Amino acid sequence: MHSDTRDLVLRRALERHGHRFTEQRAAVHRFLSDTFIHPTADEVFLSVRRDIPGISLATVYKSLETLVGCGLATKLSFSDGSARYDGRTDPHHHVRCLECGRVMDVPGRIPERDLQDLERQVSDFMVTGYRLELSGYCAECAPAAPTRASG
Amino acid sequence: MHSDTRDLVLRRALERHGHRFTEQRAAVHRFLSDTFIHPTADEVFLSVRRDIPGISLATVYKSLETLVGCGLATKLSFSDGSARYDGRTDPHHHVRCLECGRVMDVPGRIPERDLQDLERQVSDFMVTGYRLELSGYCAECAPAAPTRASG
DNA sequence: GTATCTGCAAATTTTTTGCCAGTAG
DNA sequence: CTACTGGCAAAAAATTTGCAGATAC
Repeated sequence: MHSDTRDLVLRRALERHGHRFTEQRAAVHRFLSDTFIHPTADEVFLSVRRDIPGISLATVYKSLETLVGCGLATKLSFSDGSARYDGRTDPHHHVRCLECGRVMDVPGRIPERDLQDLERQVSDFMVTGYRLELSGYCAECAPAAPTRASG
Repeated sequence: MHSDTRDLVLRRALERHGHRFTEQRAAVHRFLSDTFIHPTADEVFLSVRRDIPGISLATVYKSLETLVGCGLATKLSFSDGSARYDGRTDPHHHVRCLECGRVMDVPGRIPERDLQDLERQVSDFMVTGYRLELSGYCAECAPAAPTRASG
């Protein structure tokens, strides 16, 4: 996707939510939709700072929050306690390496029917979303990993 | 389960991991296995303090960490960023209320077969565990909830 | 022109750590 | 006895906030 097109998408989403289009938000948005590393706020800051040297960490936090509010990003809290951001907002799963912390997308999804089965089990609860996180060891860390771990 | 029995379980787990049995760890362990509220570290502290008035928050953090290390508790990081502890260590799912933050267990589980399907999709990854979190609105908050939310 | 936004620094919140006395084994 | 612990307070890490000048529209 061309950068101008994405900026237009961002502009529209921002306007729809009563926010203004700014260079900082655009840079954060562009970085998030370019990367697959599911960065922490600090990682976003360090990268975006290459485009906008004067940007502050606080602004990155605010921009990320704005993007999440506009539905252009997702905030993910992983089992290791790390908060990370994802430029994808479609329902998809993640897998996290217990050794190096890397997070990747899982191509497939669990069948809708299984979710409906679960929803039925919590009938007194109105289920509106879900999140599935696999954990284990990535190709690079697997050799050093214990034969069998749980978590 | 009688409290003495649980203390014995704790004692054995601690010894197996080279740790000592202490009043503080026992109180944290007892509270965790008694409750269903999936408390934060601070909530554990506030409750355990009723049994051991002199206990400190730092000790609660240390005890929780020890219990997790011994496999007697699980640390859960939820999508709202809150870190919570669960006395259950068997694989099970959670549902969290977007309004009040309450977390409950889900009785059922997704079929093992579906997980295996997912594992196959990340063939370069050794999957050792997973975590599924439903979100929505609990019975008390549902009336005030938006007609349809996403997250 | 004006309400919103940024950058900065300070404030909060959450979690971790160092140290010494206390205690389990 | 002696190493492991707990309590305290301080530190560190993560995130949020107040404010004044800058900027989108």
